[in-house]
Amino acid sequence: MKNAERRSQVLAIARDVFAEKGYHAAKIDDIVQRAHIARGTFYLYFTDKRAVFGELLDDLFGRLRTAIRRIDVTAAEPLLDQLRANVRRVLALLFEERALTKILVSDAVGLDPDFDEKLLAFYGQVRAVIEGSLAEGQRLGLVQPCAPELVATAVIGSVKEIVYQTIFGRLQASADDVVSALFACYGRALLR
Amino acid sequence: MKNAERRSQVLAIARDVFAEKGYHAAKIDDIVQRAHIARGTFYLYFTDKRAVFGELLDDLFGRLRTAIRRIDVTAAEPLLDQLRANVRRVLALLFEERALTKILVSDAVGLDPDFDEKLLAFYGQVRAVIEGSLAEGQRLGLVQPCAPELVATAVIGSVKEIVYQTIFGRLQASADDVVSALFACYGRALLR
Amino acid sequence: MKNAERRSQVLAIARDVFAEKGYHAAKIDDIVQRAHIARGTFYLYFTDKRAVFGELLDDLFGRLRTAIRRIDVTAAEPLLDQLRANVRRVLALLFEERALTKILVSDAVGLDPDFDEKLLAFYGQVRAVIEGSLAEGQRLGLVQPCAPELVATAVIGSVKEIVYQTIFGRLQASADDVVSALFACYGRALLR
Amino acid sequence: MKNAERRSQVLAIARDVFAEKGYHAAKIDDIVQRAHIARGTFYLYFTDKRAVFGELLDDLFGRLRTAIRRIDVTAAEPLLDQLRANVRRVLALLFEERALTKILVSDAVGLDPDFDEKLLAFYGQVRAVIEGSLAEGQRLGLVQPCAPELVATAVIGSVKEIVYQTIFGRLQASADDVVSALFACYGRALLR
DNA sequence: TATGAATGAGCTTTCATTCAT
DNA sequence: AATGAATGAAAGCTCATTCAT
Repeated sequence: MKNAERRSQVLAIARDVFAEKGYHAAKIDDIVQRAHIARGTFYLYFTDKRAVFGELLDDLFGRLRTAIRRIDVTAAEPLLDQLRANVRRVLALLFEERALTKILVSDAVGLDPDFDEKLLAFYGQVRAVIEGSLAEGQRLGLVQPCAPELVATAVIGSVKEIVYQTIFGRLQASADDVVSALFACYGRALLR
Repeated sequence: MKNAERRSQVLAIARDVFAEKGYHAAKIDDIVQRAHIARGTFYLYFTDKRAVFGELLDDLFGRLRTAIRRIDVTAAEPLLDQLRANVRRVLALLFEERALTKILVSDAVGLDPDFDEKLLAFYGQVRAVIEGSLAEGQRLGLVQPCAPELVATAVIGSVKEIVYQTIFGRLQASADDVVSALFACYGRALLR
Repeated sequence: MKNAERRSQVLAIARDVFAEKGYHAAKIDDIVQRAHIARGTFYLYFTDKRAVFGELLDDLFGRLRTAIRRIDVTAAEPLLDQLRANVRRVLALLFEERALTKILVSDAVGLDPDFDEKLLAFYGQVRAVIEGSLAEGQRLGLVQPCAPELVATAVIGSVKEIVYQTIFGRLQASADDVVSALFACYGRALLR
Repeated sequence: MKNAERRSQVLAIARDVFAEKGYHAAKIDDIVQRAHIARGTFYLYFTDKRAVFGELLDDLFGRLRTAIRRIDVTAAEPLLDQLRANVRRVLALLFEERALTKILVSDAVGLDPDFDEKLLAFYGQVRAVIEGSLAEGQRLGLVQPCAPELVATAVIGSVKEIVYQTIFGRLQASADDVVSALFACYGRALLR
């Protein structure tokens, strides 16, 4: 097995272990045992435990960033469809990557100041995108007057909570259900 | 210092230490040093670290439960005002109890299965109240058709995220701002 | 309740607690709780935990010393009857004082060098008495030639082991059974 | 140093430390310092302190079981010689393994219910062997009528006490002295 | 590149004892 | 005489990380 392959194998196993046990309860031993490698080998691929976790998080952040596209008012595609597609892509990714999502909404929270910062930075970026879209919409007269930073935060929180409750089995909802519900709330309220 | 006094002193200090450092980084030593008591004294009042944390959480949960009142359709007070008062009480409590709120939205998440369960149970109760209100409203023709469990979850998520961002200084908003924004979204969208 | 009364009440409770849990597992708390006194009160009557244990042991040693009487060859009572009476008194005492006996044969062993010394000193005294009787008997031509120190030790060990096994429920035997068995062995073997 | 080697090195050192200080006074630190290993290394080879002790005890039990052989009435070797050989093997083992013997007769007693059980189980097995031999001897008319369970217990106690007193320096006796003395008592008394 | 034995700082918890009231 | 809150030394154990092979 070549280097990169082994690396991503360990990464995938670490992801599952973190998701199952949580960051602190997950031991390096759990990971290396499941990966059938020696303890020392782990440190050939990663500098330390935090680094693996950070990498997993960054990976998800990257893919989420790709999924979230700024609304293009000049594009042919109707704005609402663009929005819907955005939410669908995000939810599809999160529902598909259960382990990573669990890590994101549960383990990474309050882990330590650096990770808190990482999370806040990511959510800040997402918020900026949503705020930008809202501001653009208001400029074009498509969106009702509102406090964009609060609405954007509320939207993020809604998605997070729905995903969180779904991940922990307290909510059964398909991506489409969620899209519909979110549009029932925010669409109706915000669009003119 | 008498028993109950010392107990709540330690509790308050533990709360601050947890809020500042996070559950795992907070050491019993940090707590006792700041309280100017011996390490053993801590264990006189609490069985262990988890127990203090659990108590702090339960305390906040209790106060939040008190703050959240089921909408009474038979009351003289207009329903919207009842809603607004609910949200205001919750936000006032959370904004006032910064340390506890930090613990709630950050440290308690993903701490361990028991605390996860505790959180989920609490949010489940709150969701039940909101769902109940929505269902009641729909029965009375006051609320648009919608998926109550998703909308209720979205509302909780919105509040959580706004509080979270505020606590971490990424958002500046008064309780009133938040109430307005939430009503702008959910009020407009849900009420007929 | 007057001083001495309270003292012996605590002593009796300590004895039971030691017997039930063993020296190390027995906590001062167990004793004071059962005695319905405060922790500090315990230290008004005893200097420390070891002291209570030592006192219990000394008490039993004292009573055993009283029970064991040197064989008096000048007395009217037949020597064999004197012997039998000795063993019976010892066994009666031990079987009656189960808790103290448990402490003696189990908890006190290997507790620490001081207690080891205490035990060895006591057994040494008993051995001296038995050795003395054997030597006397040999002088009078009543006892077969034998190694008195080994035989005396063997006798002590026999009694200890029978008592030990009885205390722990592995042996059911009355004092009389034991007396008979011991005489079957040692009597037959040693007496001319 | 390879795995098994290191393990038995630590085991031997633990044995000596237990024998010198007694189980409770023996600290993990004492063991690792003497072994020139880090504290964590100890836990690489043993789950905890109790486990090492248990292993030492089991080791001695195993060797004692090997030393004690059931009397074979059909064998060419005279029964008395078989008996003598048994006692000699046991004593030789115990006198040779001073540290382990000290642990057996002193530290393991009253350590905790599990170890008490272990001891009682072992002595129970030994007693069963002796009782069996006595019963067999009675059937063949070689042994006087007696209470086998009491006599067997007495024999065990005799050996234990002699060994105990020897280990603690209160008795000077070679294995042969002991064999002679025991046969002087039990042989003369029991054999026809 | 891979191993896994070794490390040791660092943590929580216990409990006999003290002492101000 | 009695209390019980406070003490703090002391110990067992964990586990991320290192490094000689």
